[in-house]
Amino acid sequence: MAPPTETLTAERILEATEEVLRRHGPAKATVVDVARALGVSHGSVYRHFRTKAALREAVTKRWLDRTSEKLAVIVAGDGTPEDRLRAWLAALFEAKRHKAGDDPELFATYTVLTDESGTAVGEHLADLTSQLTRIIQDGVTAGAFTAPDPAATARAVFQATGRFHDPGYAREWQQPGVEEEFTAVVDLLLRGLLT
Amino acid sequence: MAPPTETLTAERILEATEEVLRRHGPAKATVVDVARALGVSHGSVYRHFRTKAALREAVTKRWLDRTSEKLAVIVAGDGTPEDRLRAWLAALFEAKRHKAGDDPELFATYTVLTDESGTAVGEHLADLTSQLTRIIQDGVTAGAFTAPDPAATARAVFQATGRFHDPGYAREWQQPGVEEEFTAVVDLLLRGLLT
DNA sequence: GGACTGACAGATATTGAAATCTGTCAGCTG
DNA sequence: CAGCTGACAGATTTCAATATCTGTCAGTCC
Repeated sequence: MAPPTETLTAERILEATEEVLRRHGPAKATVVDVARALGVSHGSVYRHFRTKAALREAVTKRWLDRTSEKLAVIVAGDGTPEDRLRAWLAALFEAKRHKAGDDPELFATYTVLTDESGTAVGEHLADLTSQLTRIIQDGVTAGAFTAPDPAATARAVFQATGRFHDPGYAREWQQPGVEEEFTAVVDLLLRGLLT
Repeated sequence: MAPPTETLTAERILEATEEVLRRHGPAKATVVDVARALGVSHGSVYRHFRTKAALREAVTKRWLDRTSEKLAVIVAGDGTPEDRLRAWLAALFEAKRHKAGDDPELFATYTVLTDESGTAVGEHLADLTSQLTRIIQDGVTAGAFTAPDPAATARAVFQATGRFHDPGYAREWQQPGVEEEFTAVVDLLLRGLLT
């Protein structure tokens, strides 16, 4: 299928794995399938990834990092802390909701992957709350927010909005009225945050 | 096993079903098992419940209603709205956490039941948010809370605290630091609610 | 000699036949 | 005759055999 003459890199294997996962789903995607898609033997794949689990986790990490990077742009933006906080939460919700609604099967695939991923998800969540902490810290410094412990507050905000980013709730993101519910929660949290 | 001479009532069937579920788990609990525990034929069970699903849902409803009733006592209590809101949320969290930690298998069983239950869970959630609405409405009337739409605010509070009552998060309720996280979220929400 | 292959052992998944379960109902029983 | 039984058909689950996959490694090929 793919040009078998290029050198085999971790990157090419990850791309092929994404494609195989997209086609076959998480239950039926095998290392043999990935190798076949690349025109190599499956032994070669094991030269770059110690186990199938490690390969899947690397794919997961790439996928999660793409979201982190988009959100980092908002953190570094130049609006007021309130604006950036609202924009950040809305962007996170919108990104997830779009993925879940646009291609439910692929989203389900990645939900399975994140569930089995040991550390990748934990690191991703730590990364996101650290971004949130930055925004809240900025707000405190500017005198717009009250938060004795910005990191703890960031965790609280992240957890309180869980219903709008946790994949477990994906089914409800398509129902009418979610927008309003999201706004209600964010408004309530911001009222608690603003001085 | 059970006295086969008493008259067969829906209530006795529900008790036997709970016991069978506790013993065998949700996957292996059959209507035949329930009938055997009662010393009757399985046809008799179908005289009181149209289907196995209806029987399971009735058991689920009973279980959920027990929680609702405990919380209703707090709603009707005589503390300040803030105290009652804090107590209500803490009681909900504590009840769930206790059940999940005390007998994880039974909790897993009921998690499966609630997942398959069509309307019982929806009604339970509606009941809980209606209790919350009552407390918040009281707070608004007393001038302690600001909430243009108490019902919408109740939903927001309920959803924002989902991590501390949604069974999907049960695993994390046992980890150290959850208490603090719960307090952080509730404090933030109350700051947003108080005038 | 560094990258790759392919045969292999043990682990995991698939399959289809046999067993069990659900829901019905004609008939028994007290 | 109201409540219960147990045999039954179709649906679902179990189980064991069969097939496939994972991870290794001695050997091949530039």
